[in-house]
Amino acid sequence: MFAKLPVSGHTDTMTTRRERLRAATFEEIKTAALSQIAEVGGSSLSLRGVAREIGMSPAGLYRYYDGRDELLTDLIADAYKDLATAVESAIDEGGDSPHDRFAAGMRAYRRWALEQPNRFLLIFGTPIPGYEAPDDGPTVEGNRRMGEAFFSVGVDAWRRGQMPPVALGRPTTEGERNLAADIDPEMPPEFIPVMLGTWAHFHGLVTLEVLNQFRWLYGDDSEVLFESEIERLLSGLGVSG
Amino acid sequence: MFAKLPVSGHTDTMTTRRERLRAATFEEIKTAALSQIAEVGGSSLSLRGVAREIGMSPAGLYRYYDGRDELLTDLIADAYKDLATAVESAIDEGGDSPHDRFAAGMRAYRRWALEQPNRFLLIFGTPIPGYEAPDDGPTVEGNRRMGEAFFSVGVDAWRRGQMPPVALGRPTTEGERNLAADIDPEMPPEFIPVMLGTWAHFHGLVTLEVLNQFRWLYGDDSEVLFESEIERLLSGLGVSG
DNA sequence: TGACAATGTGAACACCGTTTACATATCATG
DNA sequence: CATGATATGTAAACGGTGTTCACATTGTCA
Repeated sequence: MFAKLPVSGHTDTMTTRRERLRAATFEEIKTAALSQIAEVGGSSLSLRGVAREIGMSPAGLYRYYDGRDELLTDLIADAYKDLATAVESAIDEGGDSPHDRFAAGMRAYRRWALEQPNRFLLIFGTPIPGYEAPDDGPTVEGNRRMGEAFFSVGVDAWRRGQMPPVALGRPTTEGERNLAADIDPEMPPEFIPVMLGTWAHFHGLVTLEVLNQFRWLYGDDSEVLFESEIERLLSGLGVSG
Repeated sequence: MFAKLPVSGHTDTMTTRRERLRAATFEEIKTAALSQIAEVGGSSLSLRGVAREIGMSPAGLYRYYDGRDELLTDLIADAYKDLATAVESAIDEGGDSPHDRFAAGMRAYRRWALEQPNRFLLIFGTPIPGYEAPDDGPTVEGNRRMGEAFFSVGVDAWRRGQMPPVALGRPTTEGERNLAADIDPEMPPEFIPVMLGTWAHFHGLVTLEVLNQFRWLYGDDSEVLFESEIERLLSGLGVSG
C-alpha cells in the first residue's frame, strides 16, 4: 500500500471514490437508524424517517438495503457484536480472580443493556416479525463470543480448583459433552449447563430490570438487587469472592 | 329488578339485548385479535385485519376500543391474568412439599410461555410503543398475583423450617423490609430479594428458551436444562426435594 | 470519448390507524 | 304505541407506512 499516485491524486487506498461514498452512506444510514431506534424502539423504525433524516428519497435506501428487515438485521448483528465486545473487554480488564472477572462481565452486560435498552431489546426482546436468524449468521456468532468469554472464566476457575464439581442430578447430554470437550477435554461437562443457567440467571435479572419490573419494589435503585444476586449466584457456583 | 315482563318474553337476565350483543362482539374482537397475534405477533396486529376477520368495517371497532393501543392493552391485561391463574392453580395442585409446589409453578410458567410464545412476549417482550403500564393497572396486578403465589410457597417453606436463612451480604432495603412485613411480620426480609432472584432465574431460562437461544445446544429438547436448573435453583434456596 | 454500471428521484400502489359525517337499529319514555 | 335519544355500524377521506418501477444522473473504466 501507500502506492505512488499521479498528480491528479486519487485511488491510493485501492478504494474507488464511489466505494468510499457508499461506505459513508451506509454509516449515515445506520447512525440515523440507531438514533431513531434509541428514541422510538426498533419496532417503530421507519424507513421513510431514516430517509428524511439523511436527506434522501425513500426509494434510494433500497440501493443499500433490500428493505426494512434487512436494515434491522444489520443493526441486530451490530448490537450483538457490540454487546459481546463490551462483555469480553470487561472480563479482560476485570482483574485476576474468577470471581471478579465473572462479576465484571455481568456488570458490563447489565450496564450495556440499561444504557441502550431499545438496542438490548432489539436482541433479546420480541423478534422483529420479518427476521429469521440464519444458523450461521452473526447473531449466533455474537452469542458464541459471549458464551466463550464466560466459559473461559469458568474454565479458569475450574483449573485453579476454585470451582467445585456440581451434582447435576441427571446424565449430561451429548451436546453438553461435545461442547465441554471442545473447550477443554478434561472439563467436566456438568459445568456447561451450570454456566448456561448462570447466564440465564443474570440475563433474567437484566431483562426484568430493563422492562421496569423491579421498579415497584426498588424504584430507581435496583442495582442493589443485581449486586447481591451476583454474589449469591457466584457463591452458588462455588466461586468465592 | 326482576321486573314483570310481557308475554313476548325477553330481558329476564337484566341484560338488554344490546348489552348481550355488545359483549359478544367484544369477545369476537378479542379472539380474532388473539388468533392474529398467535400468527404474526403482537407488534404486527392489524386493526383492519381484525375488522376484516369479523366482517366489520375498521371504523366500527372504534365503538369498542379507542384504537389499536387500547385493544392491545386489554389483551396484555388478559395475558397477565391468564398466566397468573395458570401459575396459581399449578401451585395449588402441585402437592404438599414446597419443593414440588415451587417446581409445579415454574413448570406452569414455562409451559404457558412455550405454548403461546407471542402472548408471553406480549407481556415480557419489547413493550408495545404506545403502551404505558399504569401503576395501578392490571399488569402490576398480574405481577402481584404471581409474586404472591410464589411468595406464599416460600413463606410456607420457611415456616416449616425448610428454607434456611440466607446471608445476603448487604443490609436489606426499606422496600424489602416493608414487603416482608406485609407478608408475614416475622419473615426475614432477606427472603424477598432471594425469591425475586429465583423468579429472575427461571424467567431468564424461559425467556431464552422462547427466543430459541438454547436450540444450538439442545435442539428441541431444552427441557432437560430447565429441569436440572429447577433442582439447582431450589437446592440453592435450601428447599430440598 | 463513449458504453456501462451504480446511484438517486418521483410517482404510484397497497396497506395501515384514525377521524368525520352519515345511516340504521335498539332503547327508554311520553 | 309512537317518538325522540342513544348506541351501533358504514363509507369516504387523510396522512402515514413499506415497496416497486420507470427514469435521470453520475462515476468508472475500456
